[in-house]
Order: sequence, then C-alpha cells, then structure tokens
Amino acid sequence: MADGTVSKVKDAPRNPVGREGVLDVAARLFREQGYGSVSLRKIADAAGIKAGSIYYHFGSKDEIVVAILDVGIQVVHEKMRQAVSALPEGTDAETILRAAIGTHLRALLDVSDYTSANVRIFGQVPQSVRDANLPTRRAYEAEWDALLSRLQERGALKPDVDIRRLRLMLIGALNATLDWFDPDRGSAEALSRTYADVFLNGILERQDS
Amino acid sequence: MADGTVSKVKDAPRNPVGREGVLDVAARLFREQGYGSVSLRKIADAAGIKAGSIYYHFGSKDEIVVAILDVGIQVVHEKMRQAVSALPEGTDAETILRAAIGTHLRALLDVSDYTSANVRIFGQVPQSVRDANLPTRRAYEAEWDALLSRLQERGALKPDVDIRRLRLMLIGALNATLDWFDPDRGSAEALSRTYADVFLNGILERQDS
DNA sequence: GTCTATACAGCGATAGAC
DNA sequence: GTCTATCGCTGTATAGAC
Repeated sequence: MADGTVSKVKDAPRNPVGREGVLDVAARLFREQGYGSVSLRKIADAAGIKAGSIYYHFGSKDEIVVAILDVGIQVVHEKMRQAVSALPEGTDAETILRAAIGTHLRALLDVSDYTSANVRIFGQVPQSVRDANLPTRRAYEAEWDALLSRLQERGALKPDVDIRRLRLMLIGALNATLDWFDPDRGSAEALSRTYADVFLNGILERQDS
Repeated sequence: MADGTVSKVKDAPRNPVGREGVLDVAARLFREQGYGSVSLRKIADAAGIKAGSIYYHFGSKDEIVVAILDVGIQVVHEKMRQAVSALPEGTDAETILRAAIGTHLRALLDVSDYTSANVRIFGQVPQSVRDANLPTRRAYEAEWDALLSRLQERGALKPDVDIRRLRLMLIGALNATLDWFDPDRGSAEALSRTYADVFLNGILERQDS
C-alpha cells in the first residue's frame, strides 16, 4: 500500500476481462447452450463487455470457437497422459484402463468447461472449424491407440478387436454421458467405475464357477 | 388411359411435394447438416418449392422439427419391439440383446433419416421442441428398461448394475456411432456384432481356462 | 481495452395473388 | 398447393471515439 504502485479501491470490479476472460465465459456458455444458441452478444453480456469489444481479442467468432476446441482436447490429453504415466511400471492392464477412463470422464464431467464444450459443440460447428481442430484431436486419439495397442500386444486385451474401432466405441460411450450425467444421481468418479466394469468384463452373468 | 381419369403427360415432374415430401427432405438435411445450418429456405430449395409454401403444411419451423423427432423414435421403437417379440419364447438373453442392439443400430445407420436426424439434432433444438419429443422418447426408453429388467430378473445379467444407467450407457454408445460410422469401413451389421461382443463379454482377455 | 454506432446478410414468418 | 413480396428481428462484423 505504501509502495509505488497505485491500489485502486473504488471501481474494483471493473478490471479488464481480456482474451482469457472471454474464452472462459464462452466455453461455459457453449457447454451449457450449444453452438447455435450462443451469439457474440451473449458472450459479451456474460463477460460484462460489449459485443464489438470482442474483436479486439479475436478476428472472428470462429477464431474463438477454434481456440476453445483446441484447449478442450489439450486439457484432457495432458491429464490422461499424466495419469497413465504416473502408474508404476508393470501395472496390470485393468488398473491402467481404469485410470485412463476415469481421467477422461472426470475432465469431461467435473473439471473442464473447455473439454465439455468441445464434446458438445464439435458436431455443430462449421466444417472449417472442425478441420482446424483435427490435428489436436488426432494427437489425443493417437495417445489412446498407443495405449490400447500396448495392452493388446501384451495379451491383456482380446486379440480380435480392431484398436481404432475399440477407441471410437470407448471414447464415444464416455462422451455420450455429457447428455444425461447428473451429479445428483452419483459422482463422475462412481460413473467411471461402472463404465470400466462394463467395458472390461461385460454385462452378462457368467455361469461358470 | 382410356378411362375417365385424365393422364397428364406433359409437366410430369411438377407433382406436388406435400407435407410428406417436405418432411422427408427436411429429415435428410437435418441428419446431414445439423439443426442450426438448415433454414426453411434450404428445405424449400431441396424440396423444389419456395420457402413461403412450407407454411401451407406447417405452422412453424418447430412444428416440422417436432414431427421429425417423433417419427424418428417411433420408427426405431417399432422395429426394436418387433425384432424382439419375433424371437421364440425361451430365447437366451444373449440372442435377445443382440437382436435389440442390431435393430437399433441398423435403424440409426442404415434405415431411417428420421432416426438419425433425431439423434443428431436433439441436443441442438430449442427446449420447447425437446419437451414435445419427450413422451415419445420415454416410451422407447421404457421398452428398453423392461427388456433389460426381464433379463436381469431371470439372472442373465449381473445383478448389481442399475438398469436405467445401463440403458443410458448402451443407447448412448450406440448413438455415438453416428459421428464416425463409415459404411466403407464395414457394415452396420458387422458393427452391431462388435458392440454386442464388447457389452456382453467385455474387452479383457480372460486368463482362466 | 472498451465504447458507440452502424452496415449488411440471413432468418422465420405473414399476406395476398394465382 | 404454390408463388411473390415483404416485414421485423438477430446475427456477425467494421469504423472511429475515448
């Protein structure tokens, strides 16, 4: 207080929103309402600025959307990689898969508006925006394919399942939870356990033993 | 030709499109492009009429969408019920589930623009439209819940899985195929077999035996 | 970095002729 | 049953002041 910097006490809530602030607000709105229902005016309103001001930070609406889509994948990719590589060498396949599934599902349902916005609106945005997000997606998909291939090669997964198809089924099933997940009915953590149970062992009661 | 009816030979391709024709065209466009990208002008163009003419058949755009959503569920519901009830009494649980899964997936990927449009755009339409479609959806969901409960009661399914959650997981996973299914990489029929394999028995290689 | 003001396109919807 | 013409609204985007 007694140093050289000026501490503004009044007008405190009027600090600049900035590029980050716009992105955070936009990601939340896209997650909640989808692509078509969220206009630049709505984003500006929620951020506490005027619509025209957005163009100081971004060249177009598409530029905002691409940024959000990329961050959404990067967040879940990074968390998934860390969760798996944090496991001790020689960890069994079941534990590895449960970690990967749990991390993806928590990023989607608990952690990141960017990841959930990506899953929610990817199918709604213009083709050019989807194309811009593709390299980032491919990298995350490759991470999953590498993980699943490793497990299949060491004999932990059934040998006849195509890895690409398995990854599409798994990620697709997890992402679909966004449409109906309700934290009041159970945590993302508990849900991820159920998904792992079903994918790993199936739903049929086995009559052997 | 020699009877009392007049057979117009000229102007043959100019027959009226009608309510059905508009719905068919709209369902195809919604399936292909999503809700936000399909305007009444696009629908009219594809149907070979002018935008204003649509209002002779429908009171609003929402009315078109609700009609398509309802038909989409009714088609897959009816086919699923028929496929299951066509099986002889005493059919084993695995066969029943494979029939239900296969029917749902074929309706979605092969048979009906209405069903695929429903899955594609349901999350994009206004709340009022979603609400209008809810009763129809509930009926289909109840059909699945009844089927799964029957199988669980007769001891064919693991006893600890919540039926509602299992249905959400199953239908969600199947519907997600719409985002990536490519007939050039394999038929819907083959895909449904893989889904049944995974859901029934899981992906882990079993070390017993 | 944000504001005001505005241009311009496309949307759903309506009215009346044929 | 379809056409033409048009209205009002909302969207993205731009220009220039502060």
